Formats: sequence, structure tokens, C-alpha cells
Amino acid sequence: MEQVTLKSIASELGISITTASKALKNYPDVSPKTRKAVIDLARKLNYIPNSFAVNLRTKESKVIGLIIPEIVHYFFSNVVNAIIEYAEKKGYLIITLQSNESDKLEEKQIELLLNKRVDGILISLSNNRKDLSPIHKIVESGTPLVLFDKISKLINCSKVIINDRDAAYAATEHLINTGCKDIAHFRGPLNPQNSIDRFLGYKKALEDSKLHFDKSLVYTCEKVSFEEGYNFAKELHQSNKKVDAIFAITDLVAIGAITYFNEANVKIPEDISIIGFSNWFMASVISPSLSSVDQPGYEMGKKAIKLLLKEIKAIKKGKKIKHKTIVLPTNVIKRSSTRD
Amino acid sequence: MEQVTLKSIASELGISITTASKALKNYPDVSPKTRKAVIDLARKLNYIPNSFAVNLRTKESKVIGLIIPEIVHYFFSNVVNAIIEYAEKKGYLIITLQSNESDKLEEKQIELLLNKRVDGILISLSNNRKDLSPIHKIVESGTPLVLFDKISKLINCSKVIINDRDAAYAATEHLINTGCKDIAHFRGPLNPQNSIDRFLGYKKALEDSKLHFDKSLVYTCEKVSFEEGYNFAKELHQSNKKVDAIFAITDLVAIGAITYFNEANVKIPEDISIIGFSNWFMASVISPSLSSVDQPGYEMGKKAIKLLLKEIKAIKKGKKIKHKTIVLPTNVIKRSSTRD
DNA sequence: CTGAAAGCGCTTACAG
DNA sequence: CTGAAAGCGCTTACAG
Repeated sequence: MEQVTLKSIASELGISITTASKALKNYPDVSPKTRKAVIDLARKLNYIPNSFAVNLRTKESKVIGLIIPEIVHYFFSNVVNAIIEYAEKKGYLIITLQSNESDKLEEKQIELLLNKRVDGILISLSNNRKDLSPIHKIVESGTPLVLFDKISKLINCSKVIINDRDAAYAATEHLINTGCKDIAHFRGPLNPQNSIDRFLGYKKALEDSKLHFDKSLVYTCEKVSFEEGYNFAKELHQSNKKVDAIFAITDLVAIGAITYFNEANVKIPEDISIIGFSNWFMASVISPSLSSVDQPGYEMGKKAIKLLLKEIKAIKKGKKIKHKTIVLPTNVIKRSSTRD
Repeated sequence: MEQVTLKSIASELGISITTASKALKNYPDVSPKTRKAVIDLARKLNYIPNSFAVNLRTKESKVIGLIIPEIVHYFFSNVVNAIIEYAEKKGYLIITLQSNESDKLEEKQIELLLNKRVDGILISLSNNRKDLSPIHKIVESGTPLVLFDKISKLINCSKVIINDRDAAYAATEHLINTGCKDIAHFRGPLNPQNSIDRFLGYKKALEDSKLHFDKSLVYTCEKVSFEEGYNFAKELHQSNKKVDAIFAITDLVAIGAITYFNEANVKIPEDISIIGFSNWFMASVISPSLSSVDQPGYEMGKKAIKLLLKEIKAIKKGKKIKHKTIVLPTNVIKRSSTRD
């Protein structure tokens, strides 16, 4: 397959490479006749500019790197969906990588993306991220970075998040308002900020309503999995603890719990109310349908890529950029797993 | 941010760019002393080879393009997961695009990927793909291509698929074996091959069991959505048709039907059996749990990328490649939505 | 309006 | 063991 290059077009027309290049790029200083000849021939030969050469010259790849914990995940796949879609409209392509919640992998992937000279990077941090130096390195390299959902406040970059504490507060409040008094929490791992914030929101809601906070009603889901939800529900049920509600870190955990209670013939929400977090599609179709906190994945992805492209543009123009933190609203979706 | 280049390393050490390059690339004809000096300095300065220049020289991008109908989709997100993971291990990155089942968008995306000079392309075709010329164009461009799941037999490339006809046959047979006689089918759109094949498998199973095939029991889901499953179930229920089972094109459609029947107090599987297709995670957690055909998304993604990378390698070595079609096994997962 | 030339940063065949 | 040179394919400042 003989590649069509500017050189071959120029030589076929007996003009210089310079002129051929200008004709195709709508430079004003080319005669209409020459321009037409070049454009026609380019079309006829199906000329495609060599993007490698363009990248090398312009120092732009028109590619954005994206790292998320996992893609087989309702929330994150929605985020990715929005990012790919919006970026494409603006002429950017997305390279996606999954950290699998491994900080080591995440570091390698950051390295990969920097080596690839992507024009910008979007990350939702893995749960195990403690050492922030690899993230700082991105900023130091001059590559625009936007963190979303699972972020660190210590990084000097733009961020898109929800207010996990307020959202968890609202979820717990809903349980309290519907008459629950002994509310358990299936929390996430101890390290990630959003897991901490959801726990704090839960605790605060109890305190504000003068309900007793009972440490023994808090279970930690290391993997935030269906199985953990199932098993903790079982453990809770088989213990003698008095409990009339559960606030789960995520819908998947909540659904694990629902599955157990359905099997054990514990009535939801009569015997126990359950509320999840994220409002996955699944929440609306299981029985009973699951009350949840709507976490706008699509919106979050869109805001994040929008912000990133804006910063890339600003930097290109040599403008100073001011980092922003966008906080998206959430709201409690009431369904059948909690009382009226 | 002053970029560290071979040039800057060479000049700092007072050697030529050539030698610096060779030292870093483990060419044998460099003295150990020089090699060490170069490597040490490169590490100290945190040298990253400019991938744009490398791409231009090697004519390789080490990037693979992937087009799927949508990413917020259990099956496809599993495919993407496998592809990203395997590619990364082999030194390739993945650019993902979504056609949203639009053939026009799909064509633009193919164009984008070819312009980007990706080293290979993976596609699961959109339902509306009738004109195959954009796909042929990929093959003609010399870019290795592997089609998976939603393919066209008319394209001269490797493919990874399941046998949709046999799988649908097995699903329908399961309904028949458990005593169902009047089996409806919520089929997919008329164009895509896998939707046709599933319909044919369903029909063949009826015929082989001497059951009457009733055209009026076949409903076409244009969008393969939850709503269609729900609405067709309602339509079916409110008609006077005699029906004791439904084979749905996909779990999402099946779950729509289940949701309707649950609301309408129609007992599953006593009054009506339901079997889906794809074995989404959701199938195991709804009530009743949904029998389904396991469609191995992860395996399919892995085989597809593996095949593609193999062909890329072969072409690089100037070897002739023989296209393969891999057919992955499926099996019926029996759960509570069908009888024992 | 046109084109020679420099340069982006690398790789590699070739000469010494 | 070392390096000058050509070249990948483009863009653009500059001269005419």
C-alpha cells in the first residue's frame, strides 16, 4: 500500500510540498487554481495526513488519557460514556485504562499516558492511593489533569465531585424520617475519601437526630461487592443486634443485602429498610426496588472532560488557568426498599 | 518545562545523538562506560522518548481502535475490560468509541481511527450496518481488523463470535424440556445477523419438537430495551393468546417482561417461564432470578484482541496471515424464571 | 503567489 | 566503538 503523502501530491502536480500543505490547510496565500488542483488530487488519492508527523510538529496528540478503577461498573461506564462522547465531538480521542483499585497499576498507567504524551489526563483514583507523588508528577509534567469522583484535595488541579457527606446525610435522614431508629451502615474501605465522607454523613445524621451511633452496626466492605452485602446482612440478621435499617455504601452492596433478606424471608421495608448509593439501573428493577442516592455519572464525566479541554485550550493560548472544583448535586430516589 | 531529548543528553555528555540513542536501546556496539553514562543521565533527567517521533520513525502507534455500540452495557463493558487489560500487558493502548447503533457515526469513527493510524481495529458492528464499504475500506487500507459478536461474514478478516443460532436453540429447548408448549419470542431488530440467528434457533427448536410456530407470538424489539420487554409482556398478557413461555433476545428485555409480570401478579415460572440471553450480572439478583444463555464477553474480548495482536505481529514480520473465525461455546444457565 | 529551508525528535544504514 | 547523515511527513517563518 503506497502511502499518499504531501510529497507525492506535490510532485504529481509539479509544485512544492510547502504549497501543497498550504492549499490543504486553507492558507490565504495560495492561488485558487492551485488550491483546487491540490484539493482535488488529495481527494482523488484519498490523502490522509500522517498524524504521527502532525503530532511531532504540533506537539499535540489530540488524545486524552482516562484512568478509572473498573469499567464493568454502572457508574463508571456512564462516566466513560460521557467522556468519550463529548471528547469525540471536540476532536479528541480517549485512551481508557483500569487501575483495578491497584495503586501500583495506576502508577504504571500514569507513566504510560505521560510517555504517550496525551494532551490531558482524567483520573478517578484507586481506593488504595496513599502516596500522591505519581499524581503530583502529572501536574509537574505540565499535563493538564482533572480528578473526578475519587479525588484527593491535596492535588493542585481541577476536580469534579459530589458532596458525599451531604448525600449520605440525606440518605440516612430519609431512613430516619421514615421511622427507622437503629440504622446500620455497610461502609466502604477505610482509605478513600468518599467512603470516609459517606460514613461521616451517616454519623452526622444520626447525631443531629439524637439517635445513638453504635460502632458495632458499622461493617466495612473492603471490596464493595455483592458478596459482602450478602454476608454482612446475614451476619447482622443472625446476631442479636436490634436493627431496622441499613445504609449501604453502594447499590451493589445493598442488593447483596436485599438478596439475603429475600432468601431469609425478612420483609423489606417492614422489618428492615435499605437504601443504597449511586442509583444504578439495577436498583429500579430488583424486588423490592431499591431506594438510592442518585450519583450523576454521565454529568460528572461530561463536566470533567469539558473542564479538561478548556484547560488544554487555555494553556495552548498561553493563558493562566484557575483550577475549579465542581460539586454536582445529588438527590435521594425513594423506592420500595424504604418506608413511605 | 524544558523537554529532555536525546539531543540534550548527548550534548551534556559530549557525545553524538546516535550513540546516545544506541546506548538506551541496548545496541551492542556501545562501550559499557558510555552506555552507563547515558543511562544514568537519562534516568537522572527523567528522560521520556518522544513517542511522536518514535511513531513517525517506526510507523507504529502501539494503539488499537475499538468501536462498540455502547459501553453502558454489561456484555460490552466486559468485552472492553478484557481488551484493555490484555492489550496493556502486550504494550498496546486502546482508544474506545461508541457507535450508538448509528451506522453514520460508525463510519466517521472508522475514519477517525484510520486517520489516527492505529495499528489495528476491533469492531462489533452497529445494528444498522447494511453498507459494508466502510468496513471493506479498513481491510483495503491494510489495517488489521477483527470483528466480534456483531459481525458480517462478508468481510475478509478474522472474527470472534458465538453460535447464536445454536445458543437460541438451546434456550428454547430448555423451555420445551421443562414442559412449555406455547413459546413467544421477543426478538431483536430485523437487520443484525445475531438477532436473525437467535430467531432462527428459536424457530428450529420449535419445529424439531413438532411445536407449532406462531408468527403472532414473535415481537420485535427495535431498541432491545427494558421498556420494550415490559410493554410486549403487557401486550401479550392483555391479549387472549395462549402462552406459557418467553424467550427474550437479551436479559434486559427479559427483565422488562419480568417486571411487568411481577406487577401484574402473573407467577413466574408457574404461569409463564422466561429465559433471557447474555447472562448479565443482573440476571442472578432479580426476583425471580433469570435463566439465561451465558455469553462470554470477557472471553470474547480477550480472544479478539489476542487474534488482532497476533496478526499485527505477523504482518510486521512480513508473514502471510490466515484469517480465523473463533466460535466460543455458550451454555444455558438455569435459574428460577424457568421450571425444573 | 510560490518554494527552499529549517526543524519537530527519533532511528538506523553506513563509513571510519 | 563512534558519529555524520539521511529520512520519517509534516508545518511555518522567511525570502523572493
